Amino acid sequence: MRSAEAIVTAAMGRFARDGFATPLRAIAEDAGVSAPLIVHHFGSKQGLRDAVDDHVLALVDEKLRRFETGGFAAAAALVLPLYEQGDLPRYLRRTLAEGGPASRRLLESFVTTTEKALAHLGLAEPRMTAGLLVSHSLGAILLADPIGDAVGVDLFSADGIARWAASAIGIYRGDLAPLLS
Amino acid sequence: MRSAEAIVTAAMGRFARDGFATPLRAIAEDAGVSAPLIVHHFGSKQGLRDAVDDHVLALVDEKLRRFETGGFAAAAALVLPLYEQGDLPRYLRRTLAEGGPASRRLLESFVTTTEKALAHLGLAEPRMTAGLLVSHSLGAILLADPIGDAVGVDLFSADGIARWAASAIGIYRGDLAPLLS
DNA sequence: TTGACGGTTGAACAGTTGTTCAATACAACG
DNA sequence: CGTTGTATTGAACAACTGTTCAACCGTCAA
Repeated sequence: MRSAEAIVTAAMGRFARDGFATPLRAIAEDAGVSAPLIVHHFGSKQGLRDAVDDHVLALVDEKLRRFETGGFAAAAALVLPLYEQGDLPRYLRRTLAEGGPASRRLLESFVTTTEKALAHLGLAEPRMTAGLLVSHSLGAILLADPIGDAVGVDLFSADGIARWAASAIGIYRGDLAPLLS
Repeated sequence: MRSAEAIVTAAMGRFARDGFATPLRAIAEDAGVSAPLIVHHFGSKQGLRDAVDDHVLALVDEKLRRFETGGFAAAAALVLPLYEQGDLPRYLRRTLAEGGPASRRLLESFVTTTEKALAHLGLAEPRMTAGLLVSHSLGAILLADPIGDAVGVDLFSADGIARWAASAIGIYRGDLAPLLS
């Protein structure tokens, strides 16, 4: 049964890096097994992908659970640890781009957790605001690389994170308010 | 030469809906031509994709040019017209998820345009702030469907857009500031 | 009319893909 | 020991893929 875990891990990495069109044989090689064994364990390639989705959702939920309480740091801290796992943000990016059911399960977790962190603010529409805030955080995950290029900063470096955070704080404090007619 | 345009249009739709792994034959059928003709015109499937990327970038640039000046409405108005084209936002979503060179060209346009709209605010880091704002806007494009599901609102309906905008204005005015330690 | 040429096609090819199948290794259990 | 079952594999298959090739069609110049 150990090989099943190795397969899921290898599949997550390959899907994240090369997309879901990655051949089963490549995943099998990474996991040190044969392609038919994957079908034997997961029924089909789609079955494997479902298993990887479950695994990723569990990973995210575990990380989210640490930030159910707490202040605004939740929104930032919610994003940063995701970067530490090399393959996780890339897999999320691909999942969200497809927009399938896994994408919906994922967002449900994020929005609900964020809504709890916003509960004591007395907002008019806490869930809508939570959705907006999640789209901000995940948008940063999805676009960190090309935006870093455009801005000319490595957003993964300490300096990049600090400046990114400073600008974010400015925005959430109202720096852009003069633009609102 | 008319068929080349039909091919690009069909390819954009297919790529947007089914991903870049869509077979050439499917695109050919949509365009009402044969698969070899696509290779004849664009050299290869990759050549076709490059042509579609160019086409999409031109579309986006044209839309962006209308909002180079103007206030905060730029950020909102920047997003909304993209929705009207059925395939465009989906194509952007797939492009951004891949993170290739097309993704970089795209973000460069967005960030530069947004930076101009922010110029007169006297921000400490206008380009970084512009990057952040772009990630907010595009994050909304990328995640509108699953977030709408999570929030329980159709973000494409008039009601959904109005409530989304109201929450966004609240955030940019500082509703979340109490959370900043 | 003849010739040339770009647009277009059906047929075919070689490579890749997910999946099936029969067979092997191997552990657990009686 | 034998046997039962699970994990695992190489070989093979049918379907699909991007691409090539020779041929056809139309137009337009000479």
